[in-house]
Amino acid sequence: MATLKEVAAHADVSVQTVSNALNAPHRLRPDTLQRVIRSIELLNYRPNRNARTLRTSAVELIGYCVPNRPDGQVHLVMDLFLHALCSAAETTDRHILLFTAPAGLDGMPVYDDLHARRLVDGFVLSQTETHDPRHGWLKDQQIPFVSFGRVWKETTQPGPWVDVDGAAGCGAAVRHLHETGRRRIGFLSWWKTSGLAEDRLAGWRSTCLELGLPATAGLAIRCTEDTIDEGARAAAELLDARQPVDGIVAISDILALGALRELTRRGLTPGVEVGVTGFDDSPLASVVSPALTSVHQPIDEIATELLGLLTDAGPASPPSSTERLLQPHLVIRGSSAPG
Amino acid sequence: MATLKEVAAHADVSVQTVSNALNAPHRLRPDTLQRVIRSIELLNYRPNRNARTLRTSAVELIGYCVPNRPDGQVHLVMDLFLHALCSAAETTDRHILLFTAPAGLDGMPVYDDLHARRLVDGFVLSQTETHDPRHGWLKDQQIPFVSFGRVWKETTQPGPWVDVDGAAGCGAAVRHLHETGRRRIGFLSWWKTSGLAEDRLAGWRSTCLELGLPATAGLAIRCTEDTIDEGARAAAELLDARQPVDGIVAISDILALGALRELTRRGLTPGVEVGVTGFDDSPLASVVSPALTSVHQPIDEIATELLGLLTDAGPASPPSSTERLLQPHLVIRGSSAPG
DNA sequence: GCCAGTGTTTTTAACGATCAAACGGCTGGT
DNA sequence: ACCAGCCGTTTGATCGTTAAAAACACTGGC
Repeated sequence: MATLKEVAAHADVSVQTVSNALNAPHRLRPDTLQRVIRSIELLNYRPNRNARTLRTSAVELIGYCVPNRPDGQVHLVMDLFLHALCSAAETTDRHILLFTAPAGLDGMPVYDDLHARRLVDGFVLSQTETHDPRHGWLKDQQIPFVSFGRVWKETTQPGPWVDVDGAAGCGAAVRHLHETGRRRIGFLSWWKTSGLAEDRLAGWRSTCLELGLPATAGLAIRCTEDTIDEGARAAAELLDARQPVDGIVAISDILALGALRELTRRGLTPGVEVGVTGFDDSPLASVVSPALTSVHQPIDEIATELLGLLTDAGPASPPSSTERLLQPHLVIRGSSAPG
Repeated sequence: MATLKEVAAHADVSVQTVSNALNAPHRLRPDTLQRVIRSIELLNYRPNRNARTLRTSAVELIGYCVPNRPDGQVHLVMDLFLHALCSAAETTDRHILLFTAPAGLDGMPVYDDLHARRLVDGFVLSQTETHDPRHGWLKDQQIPFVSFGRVWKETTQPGPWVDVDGAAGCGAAVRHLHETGRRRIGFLSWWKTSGLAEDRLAGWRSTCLELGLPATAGLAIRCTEDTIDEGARAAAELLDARQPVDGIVAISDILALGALRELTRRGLTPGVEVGVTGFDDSPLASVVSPALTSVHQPIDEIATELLGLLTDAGPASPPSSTERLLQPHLVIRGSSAPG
């Protein structure tokens, strides 16, 4: 494996000149540059990243904690997200380092260790929860990070974040169902009151009210778990009501799939008698029949923004420039509008 | 951030002594060791991994290419696999570095580059295909790697591998359905003739023959894509045959879900009139109703074996010690046996 | 012919750790 | 009293790179 020294000897220049050829080519005389480049190619030289890191102390590695999937919670788009994150990192010659850690504050020593031992420059957090304690902790330790997801209910969020406007997403779903003639639209929500769930619920409610549609408490069902069965049960509840719904907006694709199953079981055709939408546009959405209309998160943009903020956001940056609320868009398929 | 030098000054010993305290504590006199350890803790010293790497040239990082999900292909267990891989790596203080690369030979320059620039020690390959060209290439370049999945159809496999006995998995599914009284068991396979598909198909066929059950070509349906619709269509074909099946072994959970849907549509109860099994034990299996009986791959063991082989397997290792065929086990749920 | 100014290249000195060899203190055999 | 051998510790060199400063070469003005 060739080193700078060997390239230098081959091109008959000093080591520093070869280094400059790579990092500041304008400093070299054109003919010297050519000669050095030829030697580099001839010897198939590649800079040793560790030596560079030692000197410059820029690791160019970003830590990402692989979520330990809690029972019943399915991350259907995680591989898409990771792919997007990697791609985005590679545009600036950085990479993603995976690690595992206990949830919440218990995991922070792991983050600290990775940073202190210089395995990573900083972190991308996901699975952000209401009152997530990790953000404040990292900020106190002055460890760079950026969060996918807001820390809900804090007055000021510690650190930069990128998030998707869930309210707007559900609003778009309601609007779409309204446009296709639905006049009574139910909402399938989650059991725990997370900021995420409240956000999406609020989007459903406000858009219904805005359009003059009912948005009573009875129209919003809290499912006890994120399963197809639970989605079916909740959908049944909405269909069996004195005034049955003709549209269902679900907070997740899994719950929406349950609603689809319940409709089919009753001999109803999703998209005809009742329109259904999901959230996340997971791979499952296009694999069922009729395919599921779903709110699509701009994953590539999320990844790009996350890594951009991680680079830019210093302690001095104004909060306004360290927050990005991205707009999702509705992918319309057969479950909401036939044809 | 404290360095060895600072710790040494604080403990009033030389730098090397502190290094020894960490890497070869038996060489120190107990009292010196205590003193050094106290200083290390007091200064909250953590060794700089990059400096260590530069000297020892052991990066302790393993590359894993995030699969670029081809359309229609769903990796439902990828997050579980990644978690297992990270955990296994961390037991020996290694980590997983993610990257993206084009499929097949086109991606090899990326592998080469990561290795040449010393970002990783070696690679874990997955998504192994029949005649996968990556293995031979890496072997030629003498880049360490280990493969999850055999290179089918090669006489000798280049490099170490870990795989799951798909034939045995499908055999177990057939045996289980036989034990619960099924006497005509169909198989839902994939369209392309991959080694993986052939392996599982062969397991179904041989076990059927062994048990005196029919295993004609008409009982094995090749689905044109891995979707719920296609699974339903294929299941319908098996159910509409002159001699309908009373058991269905599917090569994937997605296809099995399709079979479940088709049964329900016909007013049949999965697990009662017809038993159904899937493959992968993906999170979806326990989320549908009735829950899906499925072949579970020993993910943690796979990850541990992969990383073990990556460490051990040198060019001198005999092939016998660099191949691991692990046994899956059947997770029995309602879709095959009610109650 | 000297000097300032510009542009190119080399020299020196780290970055933070480990390895190999040398060193000094102590024990025990002769 | 001397030396061999062991143990714990220190010294010096090194991994491959980059930052900063010094050295060198050339140009043009006086």
